[in-house]
Amino acid sequence: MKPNQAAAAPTTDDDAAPLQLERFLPYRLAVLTNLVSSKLAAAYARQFNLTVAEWRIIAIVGRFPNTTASEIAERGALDKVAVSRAIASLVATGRLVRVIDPADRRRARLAMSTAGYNVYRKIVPLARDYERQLLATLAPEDLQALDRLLESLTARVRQLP
Amino acid sequence: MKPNQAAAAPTTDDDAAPLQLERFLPYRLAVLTNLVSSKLAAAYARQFNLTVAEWRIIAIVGRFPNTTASEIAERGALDKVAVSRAIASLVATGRLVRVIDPADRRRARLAMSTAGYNVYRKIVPLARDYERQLLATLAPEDLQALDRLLESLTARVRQLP
DNA sequence: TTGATTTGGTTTCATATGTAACTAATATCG
DNA sequence: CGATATTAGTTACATATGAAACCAAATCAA
Repeated sequence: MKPNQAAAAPTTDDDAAPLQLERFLPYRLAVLTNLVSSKLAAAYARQFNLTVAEWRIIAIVGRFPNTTASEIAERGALDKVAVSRAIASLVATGRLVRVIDPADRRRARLAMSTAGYNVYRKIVPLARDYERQLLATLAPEDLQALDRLLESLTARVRQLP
Repeated sequence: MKPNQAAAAPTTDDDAAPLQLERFLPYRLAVLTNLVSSKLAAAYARQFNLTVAEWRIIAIVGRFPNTTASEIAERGALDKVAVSRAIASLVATGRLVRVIDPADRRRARLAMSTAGYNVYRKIVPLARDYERQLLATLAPEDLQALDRLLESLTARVRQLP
């Protein structure tokens, strides 16, 4: 590759030439995602004392009440240890209630406590608002394109080794 | 909010309704980025025994020889502790050479050793190839749109609180 | 100058995280 | 049934990470 629009090199996209990190998709994604989630995480933490994993769990239990830890892990793209710890913390701070499933006593069904639900009702609009601000400068076609690209790239990366 | 295209609700995008995590941009970005970088990181680790930070440093020093740790931190979007540790490891394994800058003896200039350069020459094509595979299913217009959206979102998030 | 401040980089310490081992309950197969 | 395998979730351990303290060199200010 040649540096953006510098002098034409004899080779097209020379594999041995320096890589421009700032043009490299995995890097760009990492930078964007870190900015987005660190800012959002700071807001969760500041206002509700929640980590990202805890927030995801709140969001999932809010939408799918009486779900289980393993379902949360799946839906939240979290590993089961993270889920287990975050649930423990949410239960300890009284925002989540665990009820062992009598039909299968290995499972525990999770539901929001009143306190948890109050957090949920405040944090969801906050999250939506943050997303809205993030997307505010994009035109409707851009939103659609973004949606499509994210789907497409995510599907694609899942196929890769 | 109402589930995608279900029955029309009287309110538009009710802020108190459940959030669909799988439609929430920060979440989607996190999932995509984690997949992308964990797969790539696995490849670095498997083949070259490099962490993501180390790989970024290699990429930066390859492109900007004789740079310093703080410049790397900036260019690589890494914090200075991470940079310090990764440099130490790369120096310890003989892939990077540190020379204290005589003009300012707090600084150290970093350059690739022969071994480091050999890694560099092998890993850059690997990285490019991974990116190529990732983007292989996108049409040229999509690539352009993706580029624009990433720039735009990254600029936008930097403005946010 | 020399004392105070800033800067480049490292170390410390406390916490977060992931892998693997583990426990308990259920499911499967002879 | 009863032995074995599987699944849900937790715990232990080793490593990664980040904030803050730290050190040394350079710069600033009197």
